[in-house]
Amino acid sequence: ALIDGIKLYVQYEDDIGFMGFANNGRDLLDLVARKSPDVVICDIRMPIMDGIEATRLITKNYPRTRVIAFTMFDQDDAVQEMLRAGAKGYILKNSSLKELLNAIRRVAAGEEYYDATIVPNKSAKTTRDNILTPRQIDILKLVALGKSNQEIADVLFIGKTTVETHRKNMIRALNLHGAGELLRYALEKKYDY
Amino acid sequence: ALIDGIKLYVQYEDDIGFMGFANNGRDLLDLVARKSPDVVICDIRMPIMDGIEATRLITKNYPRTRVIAFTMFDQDDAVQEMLRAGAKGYILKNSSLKELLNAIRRVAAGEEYYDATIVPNKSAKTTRDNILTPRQIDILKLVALGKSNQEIADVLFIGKTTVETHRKNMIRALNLHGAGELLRYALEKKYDY
DNA sequence: ATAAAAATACCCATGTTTGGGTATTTTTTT
DNA sequence: AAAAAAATACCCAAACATGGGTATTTTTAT
Repeated sequence: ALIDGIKLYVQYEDDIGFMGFANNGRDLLDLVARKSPDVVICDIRMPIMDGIEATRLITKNYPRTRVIAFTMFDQDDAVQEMLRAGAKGYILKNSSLKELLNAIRRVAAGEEYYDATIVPNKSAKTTRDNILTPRQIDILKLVALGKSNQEIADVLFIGKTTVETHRKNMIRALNLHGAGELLRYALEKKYDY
Repeated sequence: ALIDGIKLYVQYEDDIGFMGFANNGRDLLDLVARKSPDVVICDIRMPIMDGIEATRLITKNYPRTRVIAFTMFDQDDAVQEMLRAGAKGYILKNSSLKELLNAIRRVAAGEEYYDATIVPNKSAKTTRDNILTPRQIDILKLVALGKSNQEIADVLFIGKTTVETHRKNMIRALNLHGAGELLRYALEKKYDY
């Protein structure tokens, strides 16, 4: 779905060729081995082998291939891991396709590219890190299990309305929209155990 | 959270020792390398390296260590992959702790153990496979992105009520409870892209 | 000790999801 | 061509979540 949009868009650019896509880290490594692309756009969250591990292996074994990290949310620690794993750029899924092209060209040219909406300065980054309180994280862990506010309240022996407040505050703090996005965020943030 | 319950429960059994736990596949492999446990209870869904890959590596490199697959949902294809990867048993997260002890003892003794609620015969298994229709899977993919019924309706150019119907039918067909569990199921089923 | 931050819990109106239906049209299979 | 399955869409009431508040208590930091 998302990849189709990227493929369509990228195909009209004659300096960029679409070489294929993979649904998981293992297939991605196979693809990189076969096609030796200049640039790989790599989702952080993938089945079989996640984007961080895949990026590590790609930059180690195929140094000519550069990796751009691609994710749903602006999650600082995962970004840091991707950069440590060797990613040369970072864009969000709600970045525009123009921005994507920009990122591909810059990174292909040996530069680095980071989504303008994030990492503008260090202070903003550190704020982003401890954006959730310990208690909110407790609740997020249960959100990650697919539990409702009432169920979470029962587990933690607090009122249902308290859980609602925490959930609301988290949604606001993270700039999300709806329960679904919060759950996805929780899972992407690895609160899922 | 879940692991604490298991640890507590298992500690009272004097033929079973708790040797530690890992939050991701990489740490799990380290742990297995250091402790050489008889049995590993391995979640299918894990960050860094998923349970299938971890199981493959464990059974390959540490043949004395036996793996029991552990997951939230009865998802036939993932189970098959775990068994192909070398798992010797399979239990659900809503299996009782008694059943867990049973599984550990059986598998430690060299037997195999499969949750009684599943895999009773092949016919039931194959039914479970194509339990969702193609259209339902279309919708589940969007559910996996955290989208609401209205948003899904907009993307697919169908009515909101139609999406609601599909969602309801899926929840019923899969024996789930609530939007959260459906989203978790979608992600665990790897509809997340 | 005092101020700030976090956790607790509720009010309200609005909107969404659930779970129980029914019903029509389209597609696929026999 | 007829039967079965899938997709479409709606009704209804109950439950749940959102987003806007406010307010009290508890914990942490200064």
